[in-house]
Amino acid sequence: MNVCKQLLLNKVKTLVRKTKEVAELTRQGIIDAARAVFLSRGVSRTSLEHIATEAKVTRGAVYWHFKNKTEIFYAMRDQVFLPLIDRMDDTLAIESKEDPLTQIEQSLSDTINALNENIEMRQTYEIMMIKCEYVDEFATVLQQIIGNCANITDKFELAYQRASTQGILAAGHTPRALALDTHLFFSGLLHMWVKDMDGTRFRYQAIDLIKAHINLRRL
Amino acid sequence: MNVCKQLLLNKVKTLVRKTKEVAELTRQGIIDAARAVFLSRGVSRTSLEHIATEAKVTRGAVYWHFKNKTEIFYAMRDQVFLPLIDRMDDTLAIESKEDPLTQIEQSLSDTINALNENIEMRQTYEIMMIKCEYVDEFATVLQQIIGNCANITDKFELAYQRASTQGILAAGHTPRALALDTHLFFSGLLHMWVKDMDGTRFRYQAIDLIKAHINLRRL
DNA sequence: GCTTACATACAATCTTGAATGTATATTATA
DNA sequence: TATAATATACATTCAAGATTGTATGTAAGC
Repeated sequence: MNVCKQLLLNKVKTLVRKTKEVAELTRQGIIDAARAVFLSRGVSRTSLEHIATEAKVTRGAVYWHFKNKTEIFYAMRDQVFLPLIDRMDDTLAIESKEDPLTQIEQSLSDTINALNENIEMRQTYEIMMIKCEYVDEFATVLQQIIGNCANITDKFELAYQRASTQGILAAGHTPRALALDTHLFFSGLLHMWVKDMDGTRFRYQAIDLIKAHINLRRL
Repeated sequence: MNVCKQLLLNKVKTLVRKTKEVAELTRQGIIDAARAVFLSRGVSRTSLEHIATEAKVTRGAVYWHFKNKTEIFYAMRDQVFLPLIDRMDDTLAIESKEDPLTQIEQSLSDTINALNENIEMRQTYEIMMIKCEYVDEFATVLQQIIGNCANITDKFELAYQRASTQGILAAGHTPRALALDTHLFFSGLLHMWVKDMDGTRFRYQAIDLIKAHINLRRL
């Protein structure tokens, strides 16, 4: 009797056709589940069954919302990266009341703070840096990342140019070289920040390292 | 007749018990094959059958020389990294005729040059950076890398201290902060160097970037 | 009545580890 | 020094499990 009721409930529960909003929740749940499983098992070793189980649905639901694992990966990435890129662009915008060097410093610190505050972002970064193999369908992802990096480096360069014009920059270095150096520094910092799981090496002093990096080129 | 002879030759060739040196060649061949397949398929998607085929042996041979894929990975890594670490240590040694800043610059440039000249090293770096997921058995690999990074950063710090003592260092920065900044810069450079497959963004100017980075802290 | 949002079932591959076979190299022994 | 014993260096075979895409079922929303 009890078992019967339970079975019925399950049947009702599972076979109830969802309304659009509920379906959207399911979709987001799948993305969240994917992030969790990617993180613990790595992207390659994660099967759609793993994701489905974690999301408490079946593979049927996953295949309904996404073509395959790659599309889930893309969705997960976009949710984190698209907003972040916008944010960096904003901070580095020409019209700002801060001096250019402070702008650069803030754009870097902002990203670190976002990583500190946003678990999903932190996990997504970790997945993309050390839990994903960039071959075949994922190879293009790398190219996109490289492209974004180039854009940001260009923004840095413009800011350094403005700093140079304003005379607040230490002499003897081209804005381009400084921008590249900053980009490489920050790229390294992000990698180390992510890999420094217990936070004893880089996470606790990331903001200070950024400040020191910028101060190195202040007049 | 021809076919018969060929078959016989193959049989003789394959069933001949190898002498130690030949076996060692087989082992090395498996490592080389693994590197090639890891590079094109990623570590996770590579099966031992893939490696065996590439090495022109059967999985039996692979299992004879290695316990599993992880051990092949370790062997491949050690062949490249152990010598490299030694080399960096040498360049940064206290007893050197170069000034400390030049020592740091050389240790960085040396590594880049090694990457330029050594295909296996380049490929191994690429595999470890973007074709490997650091989960489960591979998670420890990351910790080892972090450990090595910390050691090298310490060496940088000592060199910056010497530079400070010799009065060739720009003022206002602690050796520790400079060492961390250099480490992060170089970490980023290595990543970008590897990802810059066509060489148009970083590879062609890596040495210049290093020089600029060091010059930034020269008095 | 048609579509949505799933769940279930199925067939086809891959992949792995281990078991087994086999012929030669190496070594102990007489 | 010849030969018997054994370890080595593989190749081949097999069973078991994972994973994928697809096909089909199904009940509710619209």
